[in-house]
Amino acid sequence: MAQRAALASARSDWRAGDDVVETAANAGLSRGAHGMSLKHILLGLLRQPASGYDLKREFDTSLAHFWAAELSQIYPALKQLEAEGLIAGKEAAPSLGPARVIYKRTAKGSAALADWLAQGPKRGAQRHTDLAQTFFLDALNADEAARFVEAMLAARREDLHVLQKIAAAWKRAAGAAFPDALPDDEFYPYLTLEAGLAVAAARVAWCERALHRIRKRRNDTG
Amino acid sequence: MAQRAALASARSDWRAGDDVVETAANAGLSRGAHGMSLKHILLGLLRQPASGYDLKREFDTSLAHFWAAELSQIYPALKQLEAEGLIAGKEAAPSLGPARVIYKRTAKGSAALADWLAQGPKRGAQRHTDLAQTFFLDALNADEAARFVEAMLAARREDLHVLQKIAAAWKRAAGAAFPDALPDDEFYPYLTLEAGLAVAAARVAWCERALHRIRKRRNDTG
DNA sequence: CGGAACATGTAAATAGTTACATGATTAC
DNA sequence: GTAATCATGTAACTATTTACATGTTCCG
Repeated sequence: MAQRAALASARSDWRAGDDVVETAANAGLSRGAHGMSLKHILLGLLRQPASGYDLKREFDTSLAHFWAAELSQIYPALKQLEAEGLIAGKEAAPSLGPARVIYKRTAKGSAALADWLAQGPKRGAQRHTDLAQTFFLDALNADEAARFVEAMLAARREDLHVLQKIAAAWKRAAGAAFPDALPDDEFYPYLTLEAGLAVAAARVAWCERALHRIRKRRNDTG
Repeated sequence: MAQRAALASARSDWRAGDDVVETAANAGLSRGAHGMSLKHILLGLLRQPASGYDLKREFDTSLAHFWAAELSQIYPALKQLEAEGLIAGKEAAPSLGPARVIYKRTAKGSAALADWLAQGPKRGAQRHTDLAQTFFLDALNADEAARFVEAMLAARREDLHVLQKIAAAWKRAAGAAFPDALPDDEFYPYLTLEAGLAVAAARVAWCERALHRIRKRRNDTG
């Protein structure tokens, strides 16, 4: 509705003011138990000024093990956050290259982020398609089922290797008292990487055990 | 569009014939890499005749650790599967109680299920809201962050306990050579429960480690 | 010049959740 | 009687993906 109008408006300075710090109780973006997560994540990421494109890169690298987002979802979400006064965008002077809109979090946005965290941990919806398929593997014969689990094992090993490489690079870059000496804004992201590592390793181990069971079964029966 | 018409039609016998077995290559429900999962899961569940309500109960018990679905999503999906000839519905004579529609899988539906499995394991979209929140915990002070992780640990322990109880009950019911002697249609579902158990345990252990790190940090700094 | 990466978006479709509407039966 | 459970659905909204549209700049 007002989107085209917003597009047409001048973007010469940090817009969407209202830098009023609110109490944690009702700082923007409510909706308690569900939804709204993407917008809160963008809010969190915008502690450093960034464009939609920059943020997409962050999703694909740092956040990939627990959340995914497409550009077509990110851009409208940024517009909405701006309309709500939680972030402010500024057209970057493109020395070379296409125009970029750089957003940063407002004080109101920081309050909304703190409010989200103060609500305690929220459960995310799990959609483990591969486990759903495993559930129905009796529809295949034993050989096909074993091949399915082999492919799943290979995929989970690949997941684990990717995370291990990221963790190794991080460790190399940080050196000595890693990760305990990291600054807060790197320490907590690193914790989530460890979570990804722990889960990925558990899933690899499970695939291996499942494969043994299936092979044993095949030998016992056939 | 044709939904109301379908509702109005007589439901006196197994409808939606077309019990033609197709080759695995193009058996109903295509759409390779993404989407369509819920319909395939319903197809898998319908190896035994069941109503939408029955299926919802299965999601909430057996499948809860890897997939969730609401009744408002299940009912339309069943209608679509029926329209595609992959399942067939029959009005159950309600001896006592409200009318129930019992669906069962057709041969075409079985082929579509086998086709889905033959495509190999698919990646499911992960939405770990709690890890996203953890990523931004530097927005809170050390005490608040520690309390957040304590709450997360409690929630993950609860997840683990729920799964452990289900596994224990299953083991009691099956007895001796558990789980290897289970029939296929229980063995593979049990494998997914083991996956849930492995991941839940890994997440509990990670929360504990994270909490130690945060406390150590608080002592070192404060 | 051509293709990859940069950069921002819209449109259309699919997937999923929450709220609403209805009515029977069972357990307290 | 009244609350919970059984049972089926619709409507509205929110969330997410895929496809499309456009133009630049960097590298070889």
